[in-house]
Amino acid sequence: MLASERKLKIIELLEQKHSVTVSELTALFPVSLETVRRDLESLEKDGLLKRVYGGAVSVKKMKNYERLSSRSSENIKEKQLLAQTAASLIHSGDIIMIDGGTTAISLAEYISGRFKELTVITHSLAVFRILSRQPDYKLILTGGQFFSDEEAFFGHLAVDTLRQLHADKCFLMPSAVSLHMGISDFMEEFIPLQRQMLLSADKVFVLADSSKIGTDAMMKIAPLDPSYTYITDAGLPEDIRDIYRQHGIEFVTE
Amino acid sequence: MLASERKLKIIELLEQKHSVTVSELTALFPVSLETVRRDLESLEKDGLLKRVYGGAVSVKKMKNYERLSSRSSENIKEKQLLAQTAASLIHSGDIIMIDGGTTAISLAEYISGRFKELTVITHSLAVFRILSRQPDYKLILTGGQFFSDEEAFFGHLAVDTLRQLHADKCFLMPSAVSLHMGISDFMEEFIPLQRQMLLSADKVFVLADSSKIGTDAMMKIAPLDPSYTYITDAGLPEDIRDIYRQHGIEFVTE
DNA sequence: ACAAATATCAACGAAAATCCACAAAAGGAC
DNA sequence: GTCCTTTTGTGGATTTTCGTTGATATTTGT
Repeated sequence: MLASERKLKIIELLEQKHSVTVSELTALFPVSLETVRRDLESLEKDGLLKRVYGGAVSVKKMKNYERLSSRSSENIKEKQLLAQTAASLIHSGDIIMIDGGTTAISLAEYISGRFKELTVITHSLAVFRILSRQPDYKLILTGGQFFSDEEAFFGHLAVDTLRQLHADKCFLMPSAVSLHMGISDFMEEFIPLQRQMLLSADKVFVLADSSKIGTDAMMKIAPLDPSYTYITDAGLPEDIRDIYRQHGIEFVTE
Repeated sequence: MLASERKLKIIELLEQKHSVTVSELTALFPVSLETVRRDLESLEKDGLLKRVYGGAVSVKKMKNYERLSSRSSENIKEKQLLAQTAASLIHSGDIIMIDGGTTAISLAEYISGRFKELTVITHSLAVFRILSRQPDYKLILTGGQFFSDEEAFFGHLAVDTLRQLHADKCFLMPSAVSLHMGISDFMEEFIPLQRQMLLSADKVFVLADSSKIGTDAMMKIAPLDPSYTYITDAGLPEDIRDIYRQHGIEFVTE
């Protein structure tokens, strides 16, 4: 049996089962444990799987895991609803900017394929990757220095790129929204970027699920601006909405 | 038994089994191991199969594999040698710029993991992806508009980003190099980028396999500059090297 | 927190496959 | 027949793969 034949088989197996063990593979092929490990090592170098103790898992599975384990694994449902509401404000042919983070990923996934034509500007590699499957979308990645934990670009290079661009709409996904601190975030790396997004777009949409409303993060992005559109989910009580309403801030929920 | 008859049979076999071994084929035909290898070699040159250690696999299977791993297999030998030579000119801690294209992918693959510390600037998403597996490398993607066929970014946004950067070394992979036209390329989208690379780096390395030397492409990038370092493979005849040498251009081969 | 069980890693050597240069054989043209 | 070209086989050096071993690291059960 050829070495490459083995590797091909391993990939096929992973597509079905999402994970394999070394011992399982040694039973399947007439080779030693070390050889299987070397196969997995080479496949990992090609980015076709992720090695774990005792075997390997498919990259897709791993990406999922990382996303879930990182933070706010819960409200996938809410995020999808948020995304749906936000997407209803987009029209085919729009030029839009999308922020980074897990909410942004939900939005990108929801958008993908639902519009015929779209120009999307983003600093999130994850968002970019999702939308790059749509050949008719025009994609602009800001570039800059890469922050691998967040799968996004940052730094003055990214900001400068945004500064040269203009969008019809921008979708901001901050960590927190409150009356005292306004719109804020925990990731200082992205603050300048997010501020520039606000300047480079005609219309601003702020997406924040109800758990983020009334909380503060470390870094202030901008004050609450009544001209922005704030999108949240049904979890936000009516009395709280009223308080914001008195300050001219209206939350949209669908 | 005719040679072409053998080859036909090999292709038929591959359509059924997706992979064959050399020993299997020598048992099937009354010829030596070397002859079978030569058959496989010629079939590979025609793009009808992919040779692997111990035998060969069908292109279809292999294409699938490569699609997932984003690694090109054309002229892998030559390109790897080029990459090796180029990599010997890099030191840990360097700031380098890498062009796009398949030669760039080979270089990225070769570099990956061979240096402890590195800052890499590129407009190629493929190069970026390969090197992003190294957590200690600092990566800067130019960003800009995405050209999905080439998996690379282009446009004035990308050029502007490069303009703001500086590298110790840049590695240019043009389509053609000649005395009349200098360094040229077929992809007009990337010409401004490549020109900016030349300006933003202290030291310029031009990588071109010997088949590109003496040919012209559509778009001129820059004239041949004796201060650049030109890297090619052993396929470049000595008398041609002499002609270039008379113009102050020295080719490096390892 | 410890120890046993299990998995990984690194290094070496053997076996197998490949490559290379050259010789032998086979076929074609004259 | 000779001469020439192309194809094939051979032997030896080189490279690649793979299993073994012993040391190290990780997980698991108590």
